[in-house]
Amino acid sequence: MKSEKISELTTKRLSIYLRCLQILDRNGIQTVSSRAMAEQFHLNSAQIRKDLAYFGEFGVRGVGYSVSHLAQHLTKILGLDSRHRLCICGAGNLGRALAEYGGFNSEGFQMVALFDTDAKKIGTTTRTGVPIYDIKKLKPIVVKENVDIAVVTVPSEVAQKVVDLLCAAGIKAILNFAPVHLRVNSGIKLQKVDLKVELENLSYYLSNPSVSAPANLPE
Amino acid sequence: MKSEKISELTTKRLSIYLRCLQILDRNGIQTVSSRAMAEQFHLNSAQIRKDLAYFGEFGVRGVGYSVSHLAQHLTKILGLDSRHRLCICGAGNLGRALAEYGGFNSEGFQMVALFDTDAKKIGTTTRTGVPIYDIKKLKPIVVKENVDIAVVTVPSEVAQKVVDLLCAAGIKAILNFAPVHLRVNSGIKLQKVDLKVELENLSYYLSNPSVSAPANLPE
DNA sequence: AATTGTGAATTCCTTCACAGCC
DNA sequence: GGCTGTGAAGGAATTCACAATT
Repeated sequence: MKSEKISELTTKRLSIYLRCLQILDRNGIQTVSSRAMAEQFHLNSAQIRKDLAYFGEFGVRGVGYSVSHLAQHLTKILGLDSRHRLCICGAGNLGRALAEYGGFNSEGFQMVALFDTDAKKIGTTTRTGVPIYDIKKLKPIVVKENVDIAVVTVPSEVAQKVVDLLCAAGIKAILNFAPVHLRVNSGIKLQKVDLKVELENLSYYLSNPSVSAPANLPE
Repeated sequence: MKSEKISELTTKRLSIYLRCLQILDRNGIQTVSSRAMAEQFHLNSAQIRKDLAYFGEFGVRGVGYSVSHLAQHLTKILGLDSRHRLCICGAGNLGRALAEYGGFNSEGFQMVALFDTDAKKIGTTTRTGVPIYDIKKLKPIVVKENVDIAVVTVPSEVAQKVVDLLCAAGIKAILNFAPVHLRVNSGIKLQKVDLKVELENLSYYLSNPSVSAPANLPE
């Protein structure tokens, strides 16, 4: 285990590796080499080895990696051994959909609350039973429900205000869908998903077919 | 205008710049320097200049950039001057939400069709009037409706099959939300959004607070 | 023989710093 | 004087290639 700082590109790939290992495990594969994994899932074997090596020596030379042991290690490294409780701020289309989205209600994650300002929504629940609260109640509910990750799906204009509330409520990790730059206190991790940028990037490639589709890259 | 190939990091930033310029324009600002823009929106001024320089000389030395002219240029470069027509494959929670999502129904983009296999959904429309078709009709409707970008929100197990259909229907750009690696014919641009990886990355930072939140980086 | 873990080489991206221009 | 456009420098991420290990 090194003490260098580890790139986010590396930690995001760990998630991918874990997902691959889970598939191998379901298929009854017990041992896998970096090469076999790279070939099956369109990854790079040297990169797999290097990424893993930041966190320890999990392989056996001449043999490969134990699928289940490596999966356990990655689960631990990614903090997925303890359950995380999520809330979403903004009960619009996107917020409600994400509240019910499988990926946000799977191993390791549980959606426990939505927040909004719309009186018509407050007091109701989503189809799957997630309660919608007044955002004024954010702090007490975050504390009571032990929420540690927040997802922001409010309009850009109010996103900074909401993030300030989240910081004040003690949230340490935020996933933001609003297309604005947000400031957070140090010690708080802010991650961004910008769907419009992704779409416009596709538009760019449609208009510039000469450079289009530079081969099919790994994950 | 250079003929080097341009990184996706650069083209994605063009979207950000365009968004910033639109804000400046709405505020009545007519001219902006790379420095002023960098400060206001938490960007890097050298990077703005370098990114723009790949596409032409849009600035005036000693003065800066004309907000409206630069916005026009970026709109053109990103292919947002001609309208794009979108479809979504998979009318589950996420698919339906994205169909109604503002970012996918704004300047330059129009959502025209959803596809699914569920007989109960086929023939109905979303709240906002987007029709849901049988995925068997994909090709004729893509052709008739002039769809050029597809969004994939089907379960992982069937995503490759759906992408094959999209390729066969002549779609040239795909935004994939399914957490699998997908193969596409060359000449087709595939972009990926992996919400689970984003969440797990937050989980990693929560478990490793020593490295947490390495300052508040630009967009 | 096979595969890991890792320095070295390479490629890619960002930032600096300044000549050139308004 | 102020700002752009850009070559050069610096830094980061990926890939190569091989010694070490089973």
